Amino acid sequence: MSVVRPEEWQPQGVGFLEPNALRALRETERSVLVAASPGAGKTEFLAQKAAYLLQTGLCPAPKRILAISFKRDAAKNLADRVARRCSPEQARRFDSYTFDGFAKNLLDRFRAAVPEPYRPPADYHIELPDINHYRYYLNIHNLRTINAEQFARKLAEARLPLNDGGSKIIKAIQAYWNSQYNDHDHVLLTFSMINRLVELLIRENPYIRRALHLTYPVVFLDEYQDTTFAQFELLQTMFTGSNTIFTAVGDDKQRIMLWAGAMPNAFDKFENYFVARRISLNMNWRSHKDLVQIQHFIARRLDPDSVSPEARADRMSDGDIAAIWEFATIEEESDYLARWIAREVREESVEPHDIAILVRMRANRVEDRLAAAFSSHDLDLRNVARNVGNISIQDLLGEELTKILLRLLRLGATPRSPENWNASLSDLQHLEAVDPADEVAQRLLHERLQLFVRELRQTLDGLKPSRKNAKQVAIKALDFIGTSVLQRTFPSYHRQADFNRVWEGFVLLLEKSLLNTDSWAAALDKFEGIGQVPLMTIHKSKGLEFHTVIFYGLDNKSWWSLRPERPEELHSFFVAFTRAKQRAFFTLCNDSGESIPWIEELLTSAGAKKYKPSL
DNA sequence: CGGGCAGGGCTTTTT
DNA sequence: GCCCTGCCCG
Repeated sequence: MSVVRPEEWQPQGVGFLEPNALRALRETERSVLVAASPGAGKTEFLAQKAAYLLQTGLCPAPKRILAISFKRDAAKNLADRVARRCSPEQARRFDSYTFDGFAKNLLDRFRAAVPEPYRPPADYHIELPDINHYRYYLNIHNLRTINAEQFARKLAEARLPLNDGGSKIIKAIQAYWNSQYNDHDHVLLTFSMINRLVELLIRENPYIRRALHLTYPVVFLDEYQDTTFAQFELLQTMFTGSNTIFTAVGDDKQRIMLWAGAMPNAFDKFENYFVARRISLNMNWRSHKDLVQIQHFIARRLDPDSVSPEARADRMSDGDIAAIWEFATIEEESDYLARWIAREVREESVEPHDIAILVRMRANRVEDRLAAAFSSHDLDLRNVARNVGNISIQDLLGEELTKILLRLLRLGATPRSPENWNASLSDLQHLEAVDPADEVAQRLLHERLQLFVRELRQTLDGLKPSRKNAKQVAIKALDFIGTSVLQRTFPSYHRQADFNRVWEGFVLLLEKSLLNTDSWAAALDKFEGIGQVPLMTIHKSKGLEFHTVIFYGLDNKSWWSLRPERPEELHSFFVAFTRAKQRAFFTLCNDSGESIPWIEELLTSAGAKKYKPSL
């Protein structure tokens, strides 16, 4: 394997990294805290730094890089980018996990070393935390005086082992742990409990700690501003006393998970604890100059010291780029939005899926309000939080099962698709664990796929693209791959219930996509949201970008929590605004509530106009 | 049975 | 800060 000298290394696959990004990338002696505004390319920076460390031998084999993200799609996205920039041997030494995924992995590997009485059985079950669960528990155990949220918070933060003489709440938490372990055949753990178990495990085991130190001289932390206390403590327990160098990226101005336990002072804590160098990225690759100027005006309200980013994207049109649209009634508002978007799609050739409707909350309600007006203008609205069966559309699209089956169906529905062909072939290689060097086995896979695709094309040609034929087609694709093969390959499908949840969602969304559709190819586009206007909450939009953002409902009811003394709410306003590449509009409707004078003042003094629009 | 009232949810990731 | 649910009581 050829190794590049650090001073000769060049960014991979992108023309240019800003000077500060290069500085943060080449800083390998000290931990770095990279503060980056929206659109600065945080994920790309981490991918480049990984490539730098792996390709120059600064992180030499067999040592590895550990990257920790919050969301599964973020972890996957980062891993994909590294894989595109490095050789397979190098990319294999990049471990991209979610926080919870990494903790669970450690628990499963070293479960036997967890001190008693906290050692869970191998077949423990994972339970997703739900406040009602704790409320119910406290209720039936006559602990009604304990607040369920406080209980959940303490359960997630209290260090194990719990001391006997603790407060009432600590006693209740100890009792909760005991009750989970009572029936050893059915132990339920939440991810926050797994975090505490792993923290105990690592703290009590110098050998595991040492193994971590030797394996991971480099650790990346993505979206660092939303790190919780328990997660930070786990990192401390794992790496205190090591020479591991941390690179954290994040943006204080985008911290929107405070209410879910994010540390308010995460940046200072990192800087102090890891004696880190703080470097900020100053370019914005997403939005054009005029929009960045408005964003910066809002950013200064969040942090008076924030530096104006340098816009690197081009402005595409001369029209308004930021405005508040006023309406008298909901009907007027819905009708205008539908007509305006239809016109943009028709005359300005903006793709429907590049115009997002963002809301503060209750996306389902907004969907119901807008659906009629949109369909009368031939527009499809896609509420990504809408469930198909027991899974949301957004989650379903990120599932391996979905990606694998969708690619096969695409091959059947379109005449030629080399991209899907290659992807399907590599799916098969992965699923069947075929050695890439084994040419005979490769040939066989190739032939199997060819045969199946030919057969599928015949089936689809002879089958009406209608709702009632959806399941038959989906089953055909699933049978080709094999349920048991999928379940064997992906741990998240081991349990039948988990597999069924995804599979049933897949069939339901395919059925839905076949309503009023004239071809199988069009249905698959619909399935993926191509040609549909996405609708989502601000939280779901984090990390995404769109040509045009329409924020629906800048009224005091949707934003009941937006008050000058609650800065994190202004953060979510900032997140919404900065999703836009070209334009950001806000709707305000008399039927929905009243205007918020100070936020309007902020927008208008930043340069946004306010008017009653008409077409 | 319905009015009055108190209290909680609203925004959420994770195998 | 509103809206909904659930509970109490007339």
